[in-house]
Amino acid sequence: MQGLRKLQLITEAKKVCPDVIIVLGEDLTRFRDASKDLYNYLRAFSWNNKVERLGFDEVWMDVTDIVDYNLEILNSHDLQNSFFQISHDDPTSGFALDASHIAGHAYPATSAPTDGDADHSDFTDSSANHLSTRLLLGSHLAHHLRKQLHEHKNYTCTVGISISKLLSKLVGNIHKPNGQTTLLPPYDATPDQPHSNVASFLDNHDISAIPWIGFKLAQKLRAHFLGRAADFHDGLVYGKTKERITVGDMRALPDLGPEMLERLLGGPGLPRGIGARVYGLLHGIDDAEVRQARNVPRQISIEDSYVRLDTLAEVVAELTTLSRRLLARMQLDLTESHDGVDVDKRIETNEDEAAAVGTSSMPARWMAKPTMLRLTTRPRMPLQADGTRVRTFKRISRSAPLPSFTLDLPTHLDALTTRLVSESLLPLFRKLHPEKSGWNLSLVNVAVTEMVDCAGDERGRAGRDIKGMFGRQDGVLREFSVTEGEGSLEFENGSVLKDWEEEGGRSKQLDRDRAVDQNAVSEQSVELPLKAKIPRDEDQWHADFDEEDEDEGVGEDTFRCGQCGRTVPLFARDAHDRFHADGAD
DNA sequence: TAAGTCTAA
DNA sequence: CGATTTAGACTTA
Repeated sequence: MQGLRKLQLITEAKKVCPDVIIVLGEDLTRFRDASKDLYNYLRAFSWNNKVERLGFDEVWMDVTDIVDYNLEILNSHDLQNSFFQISHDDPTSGFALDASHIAGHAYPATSAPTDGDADHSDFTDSSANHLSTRLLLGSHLAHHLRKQLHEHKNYTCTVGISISKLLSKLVGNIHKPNGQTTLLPPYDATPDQPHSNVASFLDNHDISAIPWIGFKLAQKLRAHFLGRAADFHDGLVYGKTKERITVGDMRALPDLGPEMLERLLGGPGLPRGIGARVYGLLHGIDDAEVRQARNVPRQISIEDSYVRLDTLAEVVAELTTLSRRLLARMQLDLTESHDGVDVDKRIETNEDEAAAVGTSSMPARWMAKPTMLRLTTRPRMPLQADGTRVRTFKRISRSAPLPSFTLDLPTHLDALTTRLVSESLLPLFRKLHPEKSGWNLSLVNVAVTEMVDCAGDERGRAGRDIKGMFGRQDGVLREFSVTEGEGSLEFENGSVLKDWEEEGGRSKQLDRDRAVDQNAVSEQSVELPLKAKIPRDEDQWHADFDEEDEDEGVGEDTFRCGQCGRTVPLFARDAHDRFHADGAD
């Protein structure tokens, strides 16, 4: 690694690495496919379908229901030989666990997490809502999922386990790229323990490390703390402050409160109640629900940026390219064949995209139809009198109903594209830029929005069995990362995209980056790392995998239940008996 | 409904 | 001189 960073200027990149190969444009298809595959794999483990994706490489899972169920069947008299039931209606499917110990790492760090000797006896207490035990169960579930992900998909990942999206995400940052961390209680301050683990964990974070406190909010908070405008790096590097203000700094302010923050942060375009929201975040409180998994996105957009785009011919050409890609994405992401298989699954099995899109023998139907079309541009400001240019990143947009011919699947994509450009996009463009010429665009985006679910689709598609729908596609990439909660299970990144993420102004270097052609890394060629297949080092992985690698699931020794006739592994016998005792089928 | 703001990876 | 690509939640008018 020679200091190449995400979003680096090409001139800078060439300075630090003269041999860098710049590839213009990018193709995120393989990232998108891998992301969807892993997401669907994880989704199949969920009972309540609360599985929320953030970007390509992070997932939250709310596993409260699974954990609560397993808390009930837990035998507190024989914690070492416990059984975790992973499937809601099959008491025999699951894994053995030692519930006298947490799985993986903890925050604050306890004695050696991997040697099995760490004493977590406090986890067996019978305090209020069994928080410790629930977190412990969450840690074992996370460990199981990570192991499954590795065995079946050949991905490693990082997980954080806590009670909210906020805390699971933050604590999941700790043991990258292949570890898990549970945020230990106490979560609340007590007279006995005035500093909860949540407070001590949060207080060292820079405020912009807190999810949902982005650049704008952070600058306002800093300005309030400093009593003056917060300085930041001018020019190209967007979103970098020069001031470090921590959560602890803010919390120490005597006047800090939800109302004060509402006045400080609120304003046009900002959500109401933002003051209370940020106040909560700074105190480790986050009530946001993990959202239910969706099978179609709410919007699809395609954009490209340009050095200069100022003739109508160029604009027409670019609109054509962009809208063709958009229509293809619509067909890919919003349709399924009549046998209920998504188009991308058909592509996988047909190996022929052209055959799968539009002309497949099994005709596709829409799961959801977009109803609006939006055209966005980013004009560059005209030259000032003094020859300088006002820098602006502002986008402007116009929208119109999406004509329904775009949803006609038998029609050839090129025909749809031509018609969409001439009948919808060019009119929108003229509305956006009434001048005959003189505009000069640095970006064009075409989007479809306002999806309407198609009848026959919403009938419980959320609950549809997606297990088994996903066959191959293993071993394409390496990484993902898992995060979990008591609570909320979060799967967090650690993926290739993230490897080059910049942190605190320097680039993070992970061991496996060495396997990648160092000259081939630039922000314009994010797909390159994918091509460098990282050899999987099983031993190292297990060493990293912070604990015993006993066989899980159904072992050799089983017994047949007299009551239900099911075959159950011996270690699960106690749990199974309790299953019946609890009045299950 | 339309256009814009902010946040995220 | 340069300037990412998408997606989602939410606001005001």
